[in-house]
Amino acid sequence: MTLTQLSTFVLVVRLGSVKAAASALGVSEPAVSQALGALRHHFGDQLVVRGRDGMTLTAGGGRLLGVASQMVALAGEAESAVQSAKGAPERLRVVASSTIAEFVAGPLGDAFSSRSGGVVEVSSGVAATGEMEALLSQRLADLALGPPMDSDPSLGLASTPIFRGRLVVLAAPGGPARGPDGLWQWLVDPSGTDPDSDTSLLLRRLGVSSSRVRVFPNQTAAWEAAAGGAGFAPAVAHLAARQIRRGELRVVDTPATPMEIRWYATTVRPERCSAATRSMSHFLSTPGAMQLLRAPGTGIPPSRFRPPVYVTIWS
Amino acid sequence: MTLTQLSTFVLVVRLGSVKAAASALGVSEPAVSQALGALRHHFGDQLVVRGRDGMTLTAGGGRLLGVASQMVALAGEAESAVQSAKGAPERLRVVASSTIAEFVAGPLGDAFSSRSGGVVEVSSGVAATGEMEALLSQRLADLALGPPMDSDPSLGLASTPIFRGRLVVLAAPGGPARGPDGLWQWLVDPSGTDPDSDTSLLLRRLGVSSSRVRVFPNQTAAWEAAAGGAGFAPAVAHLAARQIRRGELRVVDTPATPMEIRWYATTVRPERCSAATRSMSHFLSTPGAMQLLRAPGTGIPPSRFRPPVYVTIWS
DNA sequence: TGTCGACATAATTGAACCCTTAAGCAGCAG
DNA sequence: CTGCTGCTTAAGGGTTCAATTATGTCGACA
Repeated sequence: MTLTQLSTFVLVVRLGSVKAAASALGVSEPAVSQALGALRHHFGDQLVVRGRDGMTLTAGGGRLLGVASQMVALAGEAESAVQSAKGAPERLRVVASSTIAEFVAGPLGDAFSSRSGGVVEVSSGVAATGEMEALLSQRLADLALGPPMDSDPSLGLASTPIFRGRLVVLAAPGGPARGPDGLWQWLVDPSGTDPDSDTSLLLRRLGVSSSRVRVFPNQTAAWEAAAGGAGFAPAVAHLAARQIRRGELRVVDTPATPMEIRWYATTVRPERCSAATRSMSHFLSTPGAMQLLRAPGTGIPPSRFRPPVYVTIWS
Repeated sequence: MTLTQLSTFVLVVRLGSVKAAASALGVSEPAVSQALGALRHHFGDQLVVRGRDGMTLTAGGGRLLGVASQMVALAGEAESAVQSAKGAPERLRVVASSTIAEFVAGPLGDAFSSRSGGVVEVSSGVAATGEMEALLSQRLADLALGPPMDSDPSLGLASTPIFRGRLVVLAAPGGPARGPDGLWQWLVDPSGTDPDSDTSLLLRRLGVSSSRVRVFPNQTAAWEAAAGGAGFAPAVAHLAARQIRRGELRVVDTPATPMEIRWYATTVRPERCSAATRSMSHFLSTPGAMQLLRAPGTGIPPSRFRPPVYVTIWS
């Protein structure tokens, strides 16, 4: 399997014919056909077959196409990435659990970025706890915010605590209504589906069965629903302070709350990560960062804003 | 530049030494060193240099590392992707603007998935309008939800209308407060930073300068802030029906609203996309889908929930 | 200053890659 | 049936890759 083979495969699919791909590449037809043949042999799949109008993909070919076109695109990017490294701001990639990403990763990144004078650019994304270790060790991310990570010492990760807070349960002041099946509903953000998250831990301690859990795309939406009386919503206390102060939500006592939680910043070992990563990791333990963690803004000026997610890898 | 070269480069960085990488690969030291040399020559950059303890990355090497480790990971995935295509459910990748992704992409995907009897699996992600065409034509996504796309006929994309609605402006019932600089604040979701989105169009028509716009990570959070009196928030009318009915927000009259908007489903030309994609595209124009678009649930059962984003490409 | 560990650089060989021309096959219009 | 189009296979050659052994070079350290 070669990059050129993959790229001719992609081109054949894109153009719908071997002939067109050959002429586009400025080579003979057999050259293209042979590259295809090599891939077919390698994968043990026809990948593309002659169809009514042009070449059409097999199921396996469809899967390969997604992967292959990404690899080709990345190959092209590699050149420019290295070239543009001269003089370009360094990029720091932060992954966080959905709750942290929603409320604090952005402001923290912006604060660090502006404090560095613009030589560092921070972007953040969402990942499940179990994926963070892999992302860090594969250098797909520079810094992870969430639970501590030390399951596998050979990965060489180092976690430092950056925050202590309290997880509470919220509900509408009038009390929540029962769900359609007569049971209470629990309203959580996506971290509720992450078995290693604090939210999941809380739900387990309370003995909540998963059939009574509704997952919202973000924490704010879950609170919104809770304020409307749809059920109980777990929350990090200070993040919902405004909603509580305004009387939209109130704290409900449960046997498991308030539950103490801790957030950590994790990187690969300091000696093996970039200076910027070390610097941000250090910044996160300073009072300035602590202040942002405790009272983050609820909005981010658009000039600094970068959507947390750009292109997803589905394959 | 070869995949094996890239993978040895990644290994050298990961292990911190040429020697260790050589022994891990079961080859001689020069073999590794030579692969490194080829990359160095190709990119015109040292990539890794001998440092105090182990090999350390140059700026360019850092950039390459991110790209390279993805390519290596994808190469590994390619094999299993093709193999697992036999008998595995087909995957449909939907990209949508942030507003649509937040409220309707999930329910639509789930509805189609269950209607197909589980042979199709739908996952959704967020993208800017300008990126959707490229994502579709590069087959990084199968279906895009948002504005129509026909800028470049050679890409072979086809859009069909699926929804008509009204964009309105919301504010707290008591009227919003002025911002710290004495001006009104406009509270938007990330699509406010997408120059081709309906939200941006509305802001332009109203002559709102970007300094008065605050971008929130999602639409619900923006409405939350608006309900607290932080400013004006654009919204697709029916999506905010609940908040309006509960009296948390009210519709504000402006010269540009209500503004008629249209959402489209875009795919590559029917004859060149998979049957599942065609089928979903057709489903989106049925009354059942229309009903979901008009009154989507606010939460998704966790069994069906898949986080919209998995791993981001930063490079 | 000499030595040692570790990386870089020859010089070489076998294999793989990539292209070419020539020929073989399927499907389809007339 | 014939001819045409378009994909595939076969055979051959130039180029690059990947691995080896041997040798050079750089930095740390006593």
